[in-house]
Amino acid sequence: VENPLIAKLENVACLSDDDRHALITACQNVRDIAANEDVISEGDKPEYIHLMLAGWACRYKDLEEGSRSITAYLVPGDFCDLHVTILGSMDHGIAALTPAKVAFISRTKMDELTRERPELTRALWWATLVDEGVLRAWLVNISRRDGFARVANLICELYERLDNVGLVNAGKFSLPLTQEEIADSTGMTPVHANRILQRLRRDGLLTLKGGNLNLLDAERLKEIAGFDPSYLHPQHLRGA
Amino acid sequence: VENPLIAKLENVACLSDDDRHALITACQNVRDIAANEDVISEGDKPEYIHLMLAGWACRYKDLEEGSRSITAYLVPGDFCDLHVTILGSMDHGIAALTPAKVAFISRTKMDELTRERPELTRALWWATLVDEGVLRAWLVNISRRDGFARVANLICELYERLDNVGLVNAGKFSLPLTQEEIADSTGMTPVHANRILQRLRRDGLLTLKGGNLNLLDAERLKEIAGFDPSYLHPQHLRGA
DNA sequence: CGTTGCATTGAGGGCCTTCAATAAAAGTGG
DNA sequence: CCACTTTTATTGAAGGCCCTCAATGCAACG
Repeated sequence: VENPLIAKLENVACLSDDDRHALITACQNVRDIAANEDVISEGDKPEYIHLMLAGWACRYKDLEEGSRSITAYLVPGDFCDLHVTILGSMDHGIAALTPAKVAFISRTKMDELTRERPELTRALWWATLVDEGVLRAWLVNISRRDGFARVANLICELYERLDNVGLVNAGKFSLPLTQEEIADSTGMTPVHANRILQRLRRDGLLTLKGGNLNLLDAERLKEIAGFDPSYLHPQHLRGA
Repeated sequence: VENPLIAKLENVACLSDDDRHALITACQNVRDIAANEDVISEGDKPEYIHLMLAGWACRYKDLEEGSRSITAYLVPGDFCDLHVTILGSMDHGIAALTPAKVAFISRTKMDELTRERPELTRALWWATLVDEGVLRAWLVNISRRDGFARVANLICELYERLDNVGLVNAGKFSLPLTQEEIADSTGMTPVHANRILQRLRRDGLLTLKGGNLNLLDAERLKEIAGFDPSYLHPQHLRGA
């Protein structure tokens, strides 16, 4: 499958050929976004729904005093703002971290898509509930674990999510994050993120060089992270 | 208005008498939940949608090593789990913090309610987007502010939210949280939460005794907290 | 091949934690 | 309504995780 959203949804739902086709045609309006460019900025009025097709982006909030907080990473198959078109303005921004391909889908197109397709609608709902679960997991992670476990947790999560869209190969995947971005998403300073990554390497858990991560000991990393993937709700809609 | 959900939604939407009536009849199945009792537990299969009518609850997650993280406070007018009935099981629990009245609404009832009422549906959507915004704001708060500002921020937010449902009177409102709960929701220890509350009192910002909070200097508290209420998206649906 | 951004290292300090004891308050049963 | 128990709040001391500031090394890029 070449559309990462379809790959993701098929992990949990049984889409018809027709559903798949409808999704693909809805993703025709694709724009290239350069690295560090905003997909949508804080204060913008949301007009389109944005779907990541390739590359990475992040949801971020700039604070008064110059610091930044990253509240989500968006990878291929993730919606940036599925339901947000009814709001007056964005209360945060979304920026591309790498050159990215983003589908711009109009609200009417999306309404049309969901109105007649209950299975697809259920799958999209599932995806938004997972996104919310991820957000809660990040909150738990930041509030109750030390820096070492926080970074370990982040890596475990990204591994699972990328695996769901076919972007992991034998424990290896692209992790195009600077240490500052890792720090901004785990609530620490870049200096400390650096030291934690060194420790993860020294302990033989992973290698990370040039944006390529190689997970050497997934089991031990999960252990350290206290990682429980249940919040990603894998596979469940199929079973039900 | 006696139904807090209606009070909340009417801040942002123009509901018809018929909408209001439909909401009220959907809230007929009310159960009393004792303090410290779960409304729904982690692992439960969600069957009903739960709406807070009176009292406080919290969304929480217990970690391996015995610590706990509170990811949301639920006050009258808040849904506990509006969209969650399609998931296989709860990945976190919801517990009453005080004796509470909770409406149990069946999925079919809710579908029925939204199918024919676009204005109401929009308002409920708005509410879920605000909940998501609150979650992101908590993440930003915990990851990039010190303990003093974190607690200040929490109090600012609860002030706004309670004001929206008519539960604030001249800067005073009920805050039935233990210091441990404040700590579990701001990512600190109870000991430290205690010291921060003392500082807030000493600085003349508030008084807090017996679960009653009196906001003495709201402006200065917002300043300290770096509180920007835009994530609560007040008033916007009316304007649009 | 210089420039720019990112990664790395060191030293010093502060916010917050842990452990532990005590006081106060709230809940419980007779 | 009081004695008792349990929970919650408060205080102190010691220490660690992580921050701040600052310098240096390294790699990507035009």
